Amino acid sequence: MIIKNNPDIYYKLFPKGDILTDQEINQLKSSGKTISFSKKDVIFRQGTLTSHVMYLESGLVKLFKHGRNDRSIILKIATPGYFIGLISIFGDDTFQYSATAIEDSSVFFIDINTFNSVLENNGKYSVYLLKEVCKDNLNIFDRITSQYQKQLPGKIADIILYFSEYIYNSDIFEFPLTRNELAELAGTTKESFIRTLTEFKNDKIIEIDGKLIKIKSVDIIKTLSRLG
Amino acid sequence: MIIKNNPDIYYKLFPKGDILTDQEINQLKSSGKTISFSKKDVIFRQGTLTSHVMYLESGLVKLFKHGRNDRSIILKIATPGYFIGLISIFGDDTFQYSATAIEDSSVFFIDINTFNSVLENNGKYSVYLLKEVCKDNLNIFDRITSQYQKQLPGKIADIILYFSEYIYNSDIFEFPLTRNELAELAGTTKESFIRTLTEFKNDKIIEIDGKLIKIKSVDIIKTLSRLG
DNA sequence: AGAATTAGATGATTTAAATCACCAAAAAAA
DNA sequence: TTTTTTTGGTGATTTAAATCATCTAATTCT
Repeated sequence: MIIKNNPDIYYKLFPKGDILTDQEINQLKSSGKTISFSKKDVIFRQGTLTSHVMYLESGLVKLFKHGRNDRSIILKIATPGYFIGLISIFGDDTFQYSATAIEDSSVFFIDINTFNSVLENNGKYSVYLLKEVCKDNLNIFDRITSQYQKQLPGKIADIILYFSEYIYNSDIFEFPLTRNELAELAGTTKESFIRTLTEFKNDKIIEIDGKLIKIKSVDIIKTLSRLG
Repeated sequence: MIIKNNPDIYYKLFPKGDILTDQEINQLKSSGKTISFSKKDVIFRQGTLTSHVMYLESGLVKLFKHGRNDRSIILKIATPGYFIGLISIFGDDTFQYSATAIEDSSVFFIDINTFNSVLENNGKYSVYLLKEVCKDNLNIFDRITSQYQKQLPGKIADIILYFSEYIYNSDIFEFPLTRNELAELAGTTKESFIRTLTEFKNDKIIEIDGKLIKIKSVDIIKTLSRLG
Protein backbone atom coordinates (compact mmCIF):
# COMPACT_ATOMS: atom_id res chain seq x y z
CA MET A 1 0.00 0.00 0.00
CA ILE A 2 2.63 2.53 0.90
CA ILE A 3 4.91 3.21 -1.78
CA LYS A 4 6.95 6.06 -0.41
CA ASN A 5 10.59 5.21 0.20
CA ASN A 6 10.31 1.77 -1.32
CA PRO A 7 13.88 0.54 -1.86
CA ASP A 8 13.06 -0.97 -5.25
CA ILE A 9 11.80 2.06 -7.12
CA TYR A 10 11.15 0.08 -10.31
CA TYR A 11 8.96 -2.60 -8.73
CA LYS A 12 5.92 -1.63 -10.79
CA LEU A 13 7.79 -0.98 -14.02
CA PHE A 14 9.69 -4.25 -13.85
CA PRO A 15 7.40 -6.51 -11.85
CA LYS A 16 8.77 -9.51 -9.97
CA GLY A 17 8.48 -12.88 -11.60
CA ASP A 18 9.33 -13.96 -15.10
CA ILE A 19 7.18 -11.38 -16.81
CA LEU A 20 10.01 -9.43 -18.45
CA THR A 21 13.28 -10.85 -19.78
CA ASP A 22 16.56 -9.21 -18.85
CA GLN A 23 16.84 -8.14 -22.43
CA GLU A 24 13.44 -6.40 -22.30
CA ILE A 25 14.32 -4.71 -19.03
CA ASN A 26 17.53 -3.41 -20.56
CA GLN A 27 15.67 -2.29 -23.64
CA LEU A 28 13.27 -0.25 -21.52
CA LYS A 29 16.03 1.04 -19.26
CA SER A 30 18.25 2.15 -22.09
CA SER A 31 15.43 3.82 -24.02
CA GLY A 32 14.45 5.79 -20.93
CA LYS A 33 15.71 8.80 -19.09
CA THR A 34 15.11 10.11 -15.59
CA ILE A 35 14.06 13.73 -15.28
CA SER A 36 13.85 15.64 -12.02
CA PHE A 37 11.06 18.02 -11.17
CA SER A 38 10.96 20.52 -8.36
CA LYS A 39 7.93 21.14 -6.23
CA LYS A 40 5.25 22.96 -8.27
CA ASP A 41 6.81 22.07 -11.62
CA VAL A 42 4.43 21.06 -14.37
CA ILE A 43 5.13 17.56 -15.71
CA PHE A 44 2.53 17.68 -18.45
CA ARG A 45 -0.44 19.82 -19.23
CA GLN A 46 -3.98 18.81 -20.17
CA GLY A 47 -4.52 19.17 -23.91
CA THR A 48 -0.90 18.73 -24.98
CA LEU A 49 0.28 15.83 -27.10
CA THR A 50 1.30 12.57 -25.47
CA SER A 51 4.75 11.27 -26.31
CA HIS A 52 6.29 9.25 -23.49
CA VAL A 53 5.31 6.75 -20.88
CA MET A 54 6.11 8.35 -17.52
CA TYR A 55 6.91 6.31 -14.46
CA LEU A 56 7.14 8.07 -11.10
CA GLU A 57 10.38 7.03 -9.38
CA SER A 58 10.14 9.28 -6.35
CA GLY A 59 8.17 12.20 -5.01
CA LEU A 60 4.47 13.01 -5.19
CA VAL A 61 2.49 14.22 -8.18
CA LYS A 62 -1.04 15.54 -8.42
CA LEU A 63 -3.15 14.60 -11.42
CA PHE A 64 -5.97 17.02 -12.06
CA LYS A 65 -8.55 18.02 -14.63
CA HIS A 66 -9.17 21.66 -15.36
CA GLY A 67 -12.80 22.44 -14.72
CA ARG A 68 -14.90 25.48 -15.53
CA ASN A 69 -14.40 28.82 -13.71
CA ASP A 70 -10.74 27.94 -13.06
CA ARG A 71 -11.49 25.37 -10.41
CA SER A 72 -9.89 22.03 -10.99
CA ILE A 73 -10.62 18.52 -9.85
CA ILE A 74 -7.78 16.44 -8.47
CA LEU A 75 -8.16 12.88 -9.73
CA LYS A 76 -5.33 11.37 -7.78
CA ILE A 77 -2.15 11.94 -5.85
CA ALA A 78 0.36 9.71 -7.59
CA THR A 79 2.96 7.96 -5.46
CA PRO A 80 6.21 6.34 -6.61
CA GLY A 81 5.54 3.33 -8.83
CA TYR A 82 2.69 5.03 -10.66
CA PHE A 83 2.50 5.36 -14.42
CA ILE A 84 1.40 8.97 -14.59
CA GLY A 85 -0.59 9.85 -17.67
CA LEU A 86 -0.75 6.27 -18.88
CA ILE A 87 -4.43 6.16 -19.66
CA SER A 88 -4.13 9.33 -21.74
CA ILE A 89 -1.16 7.87 -23.60
CA PHE A 90 -3.07 4.75 -24.56
CA GLY A 91 -6.54 6.22 -24.69
CA ASP A 92 -5.99 9.42 -26.63
CA ASP A 93 -3.36 11.44 -28.41
CA THR A 94 -3.55 14.33 -25.96
CA PHE A 95 -3.42 14.41 -22.19
CA GLN A 96 -6.86 14.51 -20.63
CA TYR A 97 -5.53 15.92 -17.38
CA SER A 98 -2.50 17.77 -16.03
CA ALA A 99 0.26 16.62 -13.72
CA THR A 100 2.37 18.77 -11.40
CA ALA A 101 4.91 17.77 -8.78
CA ILE A 102 3.78 18.56 -5.25
CA GLU A 103 7.14 17.45 -3.90
CA ASP A 104 10.52 17.23 -5.59
CA SER A 105 10.02 14.24 -7.87
CA SER A 106 11.87 12.18 -10.42
CA VAL A 107 10.14 10.67 -13.40
CA PHE A 108 11.46 7.99 -15.73
CA PHE A 109 10.48 8.83 -19.32
CA ILE A 110 10.22 5.92 -21.74
CA ASP A 111 9.85 6.27 -25.47
CA ILE A 112 6.32 5.27 -26.39
CA ASN A 113 7.38 3.19 -29.40
CA THR A 114 9.85 1.16 -27.39
CA PHE A 115 7.27 0.63 -24.70
CA ASN A 116 4.65 -0.37 -27.24
CA SER A 117 6.93 -2.83 -28.91
CA VAL A 118 7.77 -4.50 -25.58
CA LEU A 119 4.05 -4.72 -24.81
CA GLU A 120 3.14 -6.15 -28.20
CA ASN A 121 5.86 -8.76 -27.99
CA ASN A 122 5.12 -9.69 -24.41
CA GLY A 123 1.49 -10.46 -23.74
CA LYS A 124 2.14 -11.25 -20.11
CA TYR A 125 3.50 -7.77 -19.53
CA SER A 126 0.55 -6.24 -21.40
CA VAL A 127 -1.88 -8.19 -19.26
CA TYR A 128 0.05 -7.13 -16.16
CA LEU A 129 -0.24 -3.49 -17.22
CA LEU A 130 -3.91 -3.92 -18.17
CA LYS A 131 -4.59 -5.21 -14.68
CA GLU A 132 -2.70 -2.30 -13.11
CA VAL A 133 -4.73 0.18 -15.14
CA CYS A 134 -8.00 -1.53 -14.24
CA LYS A 135 -7.18 -1.61 -10.54
CA ASP A 136 -6.19 2.03 -10.54
CA ASN A 137 -9.28 3.12 -12.42
CA LEU A 138 -11.56 1.18 -10.11
CA ASN A 139 -9.98 3.10 -7.23
CA ILE A 140 -10.45 6.44 -8.91
CA PHE A 141 -14.08 5.63 -9.76
CA ASP A 142 -14.61 4.60 -6.21
CA ARG A 143 -13.10 7.73 -4.74
CA ILE A 144 -14.92 10.08 -7.10
CA THR A 145 -18.32 8.41 -7.01
CA SER A 146 -18.26 7.97 -3.25
CA GLN A 147 -17.64 11.69 -2.90
CA TYR A 148 -20.57 12.28 -5.14
CA GLN A 149 -23.32 11.60 -2.64
CA LYS A 150 -21.43 12.35 0.51
CA GLN A 151 -21.70 15.60 2.32
CA LEU A 152 -18.87 17.66 3.74
CA PRO A 153 -17.93 15.75 6.89
CA GLY A 154 -17.84 12.51 4.91
CA LYS A 155 -15.78 14.04 2.12
CA ILE A 156 -13.25 15.59 4.48
CA ALA A 157 -13.00 12.37 6.48
CA ASP A 158 -12.25 10.59 3.20
CA ILE A 159 -9.43 12.98 2.42
CA ILE A 160 -7.88 12.54 5.85
CA LEU A 161 -8.04 8.75 5.44
CA TYR A 162 -6.66 9.02 1.92
CA PHE A 163 -3.48 10.66 3.16
CA SER A 164 -3.28 8.74 6.41
CA GLU A 165 -3.79 5.28 4.91
CA TYR A 166 -2.98 5.47 1.23
CA ILE A 167 -0.16 8.00 1.06
CA TYR A 168 1.63 8.13 4.41
CA ASN A 169 0.43 5.11 6.38
CA SER A 170 0.52 7.11 9.60
CA ASP A 171 -1.80 8.84 12.07
CA ILE A 172 0.39 11.92 11.93
CA PHE A 173 1.25 13.47 8.62
CA GLU A 174 1.58 16.74 6.78
CA PHE A 175 -0.80 17.67 3.99
CA PRO A 176 1.37 18.08 0.90
CA LEU A 177 -1.25 20.43 -0.54
CA THR A 178 -2.72 23.82 0.24
CA ARG A 179 -6.21 24.10 1.68
CA ASN A 180 -7.42 25.11 -1.74
CA GLU A 181 -5.93 22.02 -3.38
CA LEU A 182 -7.30 19.82 -0.63
CA ALA A 183 -10.70 21.29 -1.39
CA GLU A 184 -10.21 20.38 -5.05
CA LEU A 185 -9.37 16.85 -4.02
CA ALA A 186 -12.44 16.70 -1.79
CA GLY A 187 -14.74 18.31 -4.33
CA THR A 188 -15.61 21.38 -2.31
CA THR A 189 -14.37 24.93 -1.67
CA LYS A 190 -11.46 26.17 0.40
CA GLU A 191 -13.75 27.83 2.95
CA SER A 192 -15.92 24.76 3.44
CA PHE A 193 -12.88 22.54 3.75
CA ILE A 194 -11.32 24.76 6.41
CA ARG A 195 -14.57 25.06 8.32
CA THR A 196 -15.11 21.31 8.45
CA LEU A 197 -11.51 20.71 9.46
CA THR A 198 -11.96 23.21 12.28
CA GLU A 199 -15.11 21.41 13.40
CA PHE A 200 -13.15 18.16 13.50
CA LYS A 201 -10.55 19.92 15.64
CA ASN A 202 -13.18 21.33 18.00
CA ASP A 203 -14.72 17.88 18.31
CA LYS A 204 -11.26 16.55 19.25
CA ILE A 205 -11.25 14.17 16.29
CA ILE A 206 -8.01 15.61 14.97
CA GLU A 207 -5.30 18.06 15.95
CA ILE A 208 -4.17 20.65 13.44
CA ASP A 209 -1.03 22.72 13.24
CA GLY A 210 -0.84 24.29 9.82
CA LYS A 211 -0.38 21.43 7.37
CA LEU A 212 0.38 18.97 10.16
CA ILE A 213 -2.50 16.68 11.03
CA LYS A 214 -2.73 14.29 13.94
CA ILE A 215 -5.66 11.91 14.00
CA LYS A 216 -7.01 11.52 17.52
CA SER A 217 -9.87 9.17 16.70
CA VAL A 218 -9.57 7.06 13.58
CA ASP A 219 -12.82 5.36 14.53
CA ILE A 220 -14.84 8.56 14.30
CA ILE A 221 -13.12 9.53 11.04
CA LYS A 222 -13.96 6.11 9.60
CA THR A 223 -17.54 6.35 10.79
CA LEU A 224 -17.90 9.78 9.22
CA SER A 225 -16.40 8.45 6.00
CA ARG A 226 -18.74 5.46 5.99
CA LEU A 227 -21.94 7.31 6.83
CA GLY A 228 -21.15 10.15 4.46
CA MET B 1 -22.13 -21.35 -31.82
CA ILE B 2 -23.63 -17.92 -32.13
CA ILE B 3 -24.84 -16.65 -35.39
CA LYS B 4 -26.60 -13.35 -35.51
CA ASN B 5 -27.91 -11.36 -38.40
CA ASN B 6 -25.54 -8.46 -37.95
CA PRO B 7 -22.08 -9.64 -39.01
CA ASP B 8 -20.60 -6.61 -37.30
CA ILE B 9 -21.69 -7.29 -33.73
CA TYR B 10 -18.25 -8.64 -32.88
CA TYR B 11 -16.31 -5.69 -34.26
CA LYS B 12 -14.86 -4.82 -30.87
CA LEU B 13 -14.26 -8.39 -29.74
CA PHE B 14 -12.55 -9.39 -32.96
CA PRO B 15 -11.10 -6.14 -34.26
CA LYS B 16 -10.38 -5.67 -37.95
CA GLY B 17 -6.81 -6.14 -39.10
CA ASP B 18 -4.36 -8.89 -38.35
CA ILE B 19 -4.64 -8.65 -34.62
CA LEU B 20 -6.24 -12.05 -34.01
CA THR B 21 -5.59 -15.22 -35.99
CA ASP B 22 -8.52 -17.31 -37.24
CA GLN B 23 -7.48 -19.91 -34.76
CA GLU B 24 -7.65 -17.46 -31.87
CA ILE B 25 -11.04 -16.20 -33.03
CA ASN B 26 -12.33 -19.74 -33.11
CA GLN B 27 -10.84 -20.42 -29.72
CA LEU B 28 -12.68 -17.45 -28.25
CA LYS B 29 -15.87 -18.24 -30.13
CA SER B 30 -15.99 -21.86 -29.09
CA SER B 31 -15.21 -21.11 -25.45
CA GLY B 32 -18.04 -18.60 -25.34
CA LYS B 33 -21.77 -18.67 -25.06
CA THR B 34 -24.48 -16.11 -25.76
CA ILE B 35 -27.00 -15.49 -23.03
CA SER B 36 -30.13 -13.43 -23.47
CA PHE B 37 -31.40 -11.02 -20.87
CA SER B 38 -34.80 -9.38 -20.72
CA LYS B 39 -35.35 -5.79 -19.80
CA LYS B 40 -34.66 -5.25 -16.08
CA ASP B 41 -32.72 -8.50 -15.71
CA VAL B 42 -29.62 -8.36 -13.57
CA ILE B 43 -26.48 -9.38 -15.48
CA PHE B 44 -24.16 -9.18 -12.51
CA ARG B 45 -24.31 -7.66 -9.10
CA GLN B 46 -21.75 -5.50 -7.31
CA GLY B 47 -19.79 -7.51 -4.79
CA THR B 48 -20.18 -10.91 -6.47
CA LEU B 49 -17.24 -12.87 -7.84
CA THR B 50 -16.03 -12.25 -11.37
CA SER B 51 -15.81 -15.27 -13.63
CA HIS B 52 -16.35 -14.40 -17.29
CA VAL B 53 -15.54 -11.72 -19.76
CA MET B 54 -18.85 -10.32 -20.98
CA TYR B 55 -19.25 -8.75 -24.37
CA LEU B 56 -22.50 -6.94 -25.17
CA GLU B 57 -23.81 -8.16 -28.53
CA SER B 58 -27.08 -6.27 -28.58
CA GLY B 59 -29.31 -4.23 -26.34
CA LEU B 60 -28.52 -1.63 -23.70
CA VAL B 61 -27.11 -2.18 -20.24
CA LYS B 62 -26.73 0.19 -17.34
CA LEU B 63 -23.64 -0.04 -15.17
CA PHE B 64 -24.09 1.43 -11.74
CA LYS B 65 -22.52 1.62 -8.33
CA HIS B 66 -24.68 1.24 -5.24
CA GLY B 67 -24.28 4.31 -3.08
CA ARG B 68 -25.36 5.00 0.48
CA ASN B 69 -29.05 5.54 1.37
CA ASP B 70 -30.07 3.27 -1.54
CA ARG B 71 -29.33 5.81 -4.21
CA SER B 72 -27.08 4.57 -6.95
CA ILE B 73 -24.76 6.23 -9.42
CA ILE B 74 -24.97 5.19 -13.04
CA LEU B 75 -21.45 5.03 -14.45
CA LYS B 76 -22.37 4.29 -18.01
CA ILE B 77 -24.99 3.07 -20.43
CA ALA B 78 -23.25 0.29 -22.31
CA THR B 79 -24.01 -0.13 -26.00
CA PRO B 80 -23.32 -3.15 -28.23
CA GLY B 81 -19.60 -3.75 -28.59
CA TYR B 82 -18.85 -2.98 -24.95
CA PHE B 83 -16.98 -5.29 -22.60
CA ILE B 84 -19.24 -4.95 -19.58
CA GLY B 85 -17.53 -5.50 -16.27
CA LEU B 86 -14.09 -5.79 -17.83
CA ILE B 87 -12.26 -3.49 -15.47
CA SER B 88 -13.65 -5.38 -12.49
CA ILE B 89 -12.60 -8.67 -14.05
CA PHE B 90 -9.02 -7.52 -14.50
CA GLY B 91 -8.83 -5.12 -11.59
CA ASP B 92 -10.40 -7.12 -8.79
CA ASP B 93 -11.90 -10.48 -7.95
CA THR B 94 -15.35 -9.07 -7.32
CA PHE B 95 -17.51 -6.75 -9.37
CA GLN B 96 -17.21 -3.15 -8.27
CA TYR B 97 -20.51 -2.21 -9.84
CA SER B 98 -23.74 -3.84 -11.02
CA ALA B 99 -25.12 -4.31 -14.50
CA THR B 100 -28.76 -4.65 -15.52
CA ALA B 101 -30.34 -4.79 -18.95
CA ILE B 102 -32.44 -1.74 -19.73
CA GLU B 103 -33.55 -3.30 -23.01
CA ASP B 104 -33.66 -6.93 -24.09
CA SER B 105 -29.98 -7.70 -24.50
CA SER B 106 -27.69 -10.52 -25.46
CA VAL B 107 -24.30 -10.98 -23.88
CA PHE B 108 -21.46 -13.20 -25.06
CA PHE B 109 -19.80 -14.86 -22.07
CA ILE B 110 -16.17 -15.91 -22.50
CA ASP B 111 -14.29 -18.07 -20.06
CA ILE B 112 -11.76 -15.87 -18.28
CA ASN B 113 -8.94 -18.40 -18.57
CA THR B 114 -9.36 -18.77 -22.31
CA PHE B 115 -9.50 -15.02 -22.69
CA ASN B 116 -6.42 -14.57 -20.53
CA SER B 117 -4.46 -17.12 -22.47
CA VAL B 118 -5.30 -15.44 -25.77
CA LEU B 119 -4.24 -12.09 -24.30
CA GLU B 120 -0.99 -13.43 -22.88
CA ASN B 121 -0.08 -15.10 -26.18
CA ASN B 122 -1.06 -12.15 -28.29
CA GLY B 123 0.46 -8.87 -27.16
CA LYS B 124 -1.16 -6.94 -29.98
CA TYR B 125 -4.59 -7.97 -28.81
CA SER B 126 -3.68 -7.09 -25.22
CA VAL B 127 -2.50 -3.67 -26.30
CA TYR B 128 -5.69 -3.26 -28.33
CA LEU B 129 -7.77 -4.08 -25.27
CA LEU B 130 -5.62 -1.87 -23.04
CA LYS B 131 -6.31 1.02 -25.36
CA GLU B 132 -10.03 0.30 -25.38
CA VAL B 133 -10.09 0.27 -21.59
CA CYS B 134 -8.10 3.51 -21.39
CA LYS B 135 -10.36 5.27 -23.88
CA ASP B 136 -13.47 4.15 -22.09
CA ASN B 137 -12.17 5.17 -18.69
CA LEU B 138 -11.15 8.59 -19.93
CA ASN B 139 -14.73 9.05 -21.11
CA ILE B 140 -16.18 7.96 -17.80
CA PHE B 141 -13.82 10.28 -15.90
CA ASP B 142 -14.78 13.06 -18.19
CA ARG B 143 -18.49 12.53 -17.77
CA ILE B 144 -18.34 12.15 -14.01
CA THR B 145 -15.90 14.96 -13.29
CA SER B 146 -17.62 17.39 -15.62
CA GLN B 147 -20.88 16.77 -13.73
CA TYR B 148 -19.05 17.47 -10.55
CA GLN B 149 -18.91 21.23 -10.83
CA LYS B 150 -21.85 21.75 -13.10
CA GLN B 151 -25.19 22.80 -11.84
CA LEU B 152 -28.54 21.37 -12.80
CA PRO B 153 -29.14 22.85 -16.26
CA GLY B 154 -25.63 21.83 -17.34
CA LYS B 155 -26.02 18.33 -15.93
CA ILE B 156 -29.37 17.77 -17.59
CA ALA B 157 -28.13 19.19 -20.89
CA ASP B 158 -25.27 16.69 -20.67
CA ILE B 159 -27.67 13.81 -20.22
CA ILE B 160 -29.75 14.88 -23.20
CA LEU B 161 -26.61 15.12 -25.34
CA TYR B 162 -25.39 11.79 -24.00
CA PHE B 163 -28.46 10.01 -25.35
CA SER B 164 -28.83 12.14 -28.45
CA GLU B 165 -25.21 11.89 -29.58
CA TYR B 166 -23.65 8.90 -27.89
CA ILE B 167 -26.49 6.41 -27.68
CA TYR B 168 -29.06 7.17 -30.39
CA ASN B 169 -27.39 9.63 -32.75
CA SER B 170 -30.67 11.45 -33.28
CA ASP B 171 -32.51 14.61 -32.25
CA ILE B 172 -35.56 12.55 -31.39
CA PHE B 173 -35.24 9.63 -29.04
CA GLU B 174 -36.85 7.86 -26.12
CA PHE B 175 -35.20 7.79 -22.73
CA PRO B 176 -34.60 4.11 -21.96
CA LEU B 177 -34.67 4.94 -18.26
CA THR B 178 -37.14 6.20 -15.70
CA ARG B 179 -36.86 9.75 -14.39
CA ASN B 180 -35.32 8.39 -11.25
CA GLU B 181 -32.64 6.51 -13.17
CA LEU B 182 -31.97 9.54 -15.33
CA ALA B 183 -31.42 11.50 -12.14
CA GLU B 184 -28.94 8.84 -11.00
CA LEU B 185 -27.12 9.23 -14.30
CA ALA B 186 -27.11 13.01 -13.94
CA GLY B 187 -26.11 12.96 -10.29
CA THR B 188 -29.23 14.61 -8.93
CA THR B 189 -32.71 13.75 -7.64
CA LYS B 190 -35.84 12.75 -9.53
CA GLU B 191 -37.63 15.98 -8.60
CA SER B 192 -34.79 18.23 -9.67
CA PHE B 193 -34.37 16.33 -12.92
CA ILE B 194 -38.08 16.64 -13.76
CA ARG B 195 -38.17 20.30 -12.84
CA THR B 196 -35.21 21.16 -15.04
CA LEU B 197 -36.60 19.12 -17.91
CA THR B 198 -39.86 21.03 -17.58
CA GLU B 199 -37.98 24.33 -17.66
CA PHE B 200 -36.27 23.24 -20.87
CA LYS B 201 -39.70 22.45 -22.29
CA ASN B 202 -41.11 25.84 -21.23
CA ASP B 203 -38.11 27.55 -22.79
CA LYS B 204 -38.86 25.66 -26.04
CA ILE B 205 -35.45 23.98 -25.98
CA ILE B 206 -36.98 20.53 -26.07
CA GLU B 207 -40.36 18.85 -26.50
CA ILE B 208 -41.36 16.12 -24.09
CA ASP B 209 -43.95 13.40 -24.34
CA GLY B 210 -43.34 10.91 -21.58
CA LYS B 211 -40.04 9.27 -22.36
CA LEU B 212 -39.95 10.73 -25.87
CA ILE B 213 -37.64 13.71 -26.26
CA LYS B 214 -37.33 15.98 -29.25
CA ILE B 215 -34.51 18.49 -29.21
CA LYS B 216 -35.65 21.84 -30.65
CA SER B 217 -32.39 23.72 -30.18
CA VAL B 218 -29.21 21.68 -30.01
CA ASP B 219 -27.27 24.94 -29.84
CA ILE B 220 -28.83 26.00 -26.56
CA ILE B 221 -28.42 22.51 -25.11
CA LYS B 222 -24.75 22.55 -26.07
CA THR B 223 -24.27 26.01 -24.62
CA LEU B 224 -25.91 24.93 -21.37
CA SER B 225 -23.68 21.86 -21.30
CA ARG B 226 -20.58 23.94 -21.96
CA LEU B 227 -21.27 26.72 -19.48
CA GLY B 228 -22.40 24.27 -16.79
C1' DA C 1 14.20 44.64 4.28
C1' DG C 2 10.04 46.06 2.66
C1' DA C 3 6.30 45.32 -0.65
C1' DA C 4 3.30 42.31 -2.73
C1' DT C 5 1.10 38.16 -3.16
C1' DT C 6 -0.75 33.92 -1.56
C1' DA C 7 -2.67 31.05 2.10
C1' DG C 8 -5.41 30.29 6.17
C1' DA C 9 -9.27 31.48 8.81
C1' DT C 10 -13.93 33.09 10.25
C1' DG C 11 -18.45 35.49 10.11
C1' DA C 12 -22.59 36.94 7.40
C1' DT C 13 -25.45 36.20 3.45
C1' DT C 14 -27.23 33.98 -0.49
C1' DT C 15 -28.70 30.29 -3.24
C1' DA C 16 -29.21 26.07 -5.57
C1' DA C 17 -30.92 21.99 -4.95
C1' DA C 18 -32.49 18.44 -1.73
C1' DT C 19 -36.22 17.15 0.99
C1' DC C 20 -40.97 16.86 2.16
C1' DA C 21 -45.61 16.39 1.03
C1' DC C 22 -48.80 15.57 -2.01
C1' DC C 23 -51.52 13.87 -6.23
C1' DA C 24 -52.53 11.80 -10.80
C1' DA C 25 -51.46 8.59 -14.20
C1' DA C 26 -49.48 4.45 -15.60
C1' DA C 27 -47.92 -0.13 -14.93
C1' DA C 28 -47.71 -4.38 -12.48
C1' DA C 29 -49.66 -7.65 -9.50
C1' DA C 30 -53.47 -9.77 -7.26
C1' DT D 1 -60.92 -6.43 -13.12
C1' DT D 2 -59.64 -4.40 -9.07
C1' DT D 3 -55.93 -3.47 -6.14
C1' DT D 4 -51.35 -2.24 -5.38
C1' DT D 5 -47.14 -0.36 -6.65
C1' DT D 6 -44.35 2.44 -9.33
C1' DT D 7 -43.64 6.50 -11.98
C1' DG D 8 -44.23 11.29 -13.31
C1' DG D 9 -45.20 15.71 -11.78
C1' DT D 10 -45.63 20.13 -8.93
C1' DG D 11 -45.60 23.32 -4.93
C1' DA D 12 -43.71 24.63 -0.29
C1' DT D 13 -39.98 24.31 2.87
C1' DT D 14 -35.52 23.36 4.52
C1' DT D 15 -30.73 23.06 4.40
C1' DA D 16 -26.10 22.39 3.23
C1' DA D 17 -22.73 24.52 1.23
C1' DA D 18 -21.20 28.16 -1.93
C1' DT D 19 -20.30 32.88 -2.18
C1' DC D 20 -19.02 37.29 -0.38
C1' DA D 21 -16.38 40.06 2.65
C1' DT D 22 -12.69 40.80 5.54
C1' DC D 23 -8.52 40.00 8.26
C1' DT D 24 -4.13 38.01 9.72
C1' DA D 25 -0.24 35.25 8.96
C1' DA D 26 2.85 33.42 5.99
C1' DT D 27 5.38 33.24 1.66
C1' DT D 28 7.41 35.06 -2.28
C1' DC D 29 9.18 38.73 -4.95
C1' DT D 30 11.89 42.83 -5.95
